[in-house]
Amino acid sequence: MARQASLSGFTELLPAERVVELHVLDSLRRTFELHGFSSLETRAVETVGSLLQKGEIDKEVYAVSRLQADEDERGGRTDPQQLALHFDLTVPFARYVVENAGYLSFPFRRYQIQKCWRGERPQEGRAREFTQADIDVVGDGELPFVYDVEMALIAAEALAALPIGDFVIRINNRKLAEGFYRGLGLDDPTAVLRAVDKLEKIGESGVVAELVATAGATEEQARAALALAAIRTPDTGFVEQVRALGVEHPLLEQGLSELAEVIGLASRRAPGRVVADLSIARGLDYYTGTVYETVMVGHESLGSICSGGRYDALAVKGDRRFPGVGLSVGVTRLLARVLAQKLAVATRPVPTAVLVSLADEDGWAAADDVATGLRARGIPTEVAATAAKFGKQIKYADRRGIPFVWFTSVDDDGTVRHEVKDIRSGEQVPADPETWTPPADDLLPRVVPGD
RNA sequence: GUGGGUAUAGCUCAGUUGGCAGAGCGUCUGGUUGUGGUCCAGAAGGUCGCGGGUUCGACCCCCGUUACUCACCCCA
Repeated sequence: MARQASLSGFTELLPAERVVELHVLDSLRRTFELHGFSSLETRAVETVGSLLQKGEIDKEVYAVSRLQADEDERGGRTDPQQLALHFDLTVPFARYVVENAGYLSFPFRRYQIQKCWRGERPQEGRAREFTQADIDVVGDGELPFVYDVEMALIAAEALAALPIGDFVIRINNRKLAEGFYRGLGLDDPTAVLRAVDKLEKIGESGVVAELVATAGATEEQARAALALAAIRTPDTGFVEQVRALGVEHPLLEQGLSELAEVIGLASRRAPGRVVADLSIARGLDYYTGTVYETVMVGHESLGSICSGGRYDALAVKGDRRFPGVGLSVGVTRLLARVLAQKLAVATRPVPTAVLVSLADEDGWAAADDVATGLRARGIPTEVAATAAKFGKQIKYADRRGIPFVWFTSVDDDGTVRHEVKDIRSGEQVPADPETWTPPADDLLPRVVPGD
């Protein structure tokens, strides 16, 4: 039998790892629902036409077609009706909002946790099939700016509940950056941002060279752009620092005041978690204001684990506009690091808390009665399949991390005696199947800090 | 898409100019006639990624191919 090779970028976890993943997903869901977000799921496929805005062919998108589809049904890569797997959740959500606008109440708050697919070369933290956990608030025509603040706070709260250690949400504002560049006389903010974004990788001189080459900047303009990107403050101190650079533009002023509001309010609620970082260039495509990016402290090379921002017109229906602000948590990415470095581990890979042992082959029904009594009180229990030697039954439990083994025996006078053994300590005590309960810590698998 | 590395037991890996396919860990059995973990003894487990070539003979050398992996690009 030929071994089925693993597929690069399509990760499959072991049971103990899945416990950690479920913990992350449950935790995110809890936080999102605490903040009043409705759950939503959209289909896995969209048409290429709705996925790719400008009709350009994106090689990262996986196309979907029936194996037996004939040539013309299969369409071409240029056919906008061709089906494809979504590569994020924002675009499908925008389509959903437009389609269901009549049934939704705005501002509409939703969270969405689903798989996404991109055909990129995989690396740690970058898979071809991955899970994103998105939250967005979408308005009809208008969306109050305070949601930009709320997003940062929800992100801080959601991430703080995950076993990922310390993190920092870096926030910038695209109006600020674009206004600054225009005030400098640079007319291609996108190219400038793209170059500045590489600062950590290629260094200052590299960025200057790229700005001169691709953004039509003079060396002086490039230096000024770098000076802006160097600004990083945990409070609203960045405003003075930007003003000190002496550039003026209406868009810059608007960006400064927006970012100051986000940072001011967010740093009060979540001190140390947010920072104004004017080098953040995330979201070039559709973000128009606030942009967020989040790194795990000590794991900066992993990249952002939670990104998003404000968009003014992602969804448009006739002359109705649906502006929004949202965030994506990269569940697969952060989980990759958590699992690889054992930042958190499961206490056991199976739900089972108790294995009811079997003394003889006729005893299964009676053992199952014990198990049923335990399960009725919420205690995950399984029954041994054979009356193997007790040593083997204990070993079975030990290998799976099942903490307790239940023994039932019948005395000469017919008295039935129940005992439960904690196989970690070896302690074995009399127990009543109707009332015995394991310690709270042992009831279900838990996720605890690793080494 | 571009460039490097790797591919041998379930896992981690050795394998001598080219001469019988190996170790540790894990698994199973027994020592141990009904309570595991230690210890001892034994066993099972292989298309040496795949295809071709050179050779008396290939895990080893050559060509091709596929997969995995790291980096670049880009992004969650």
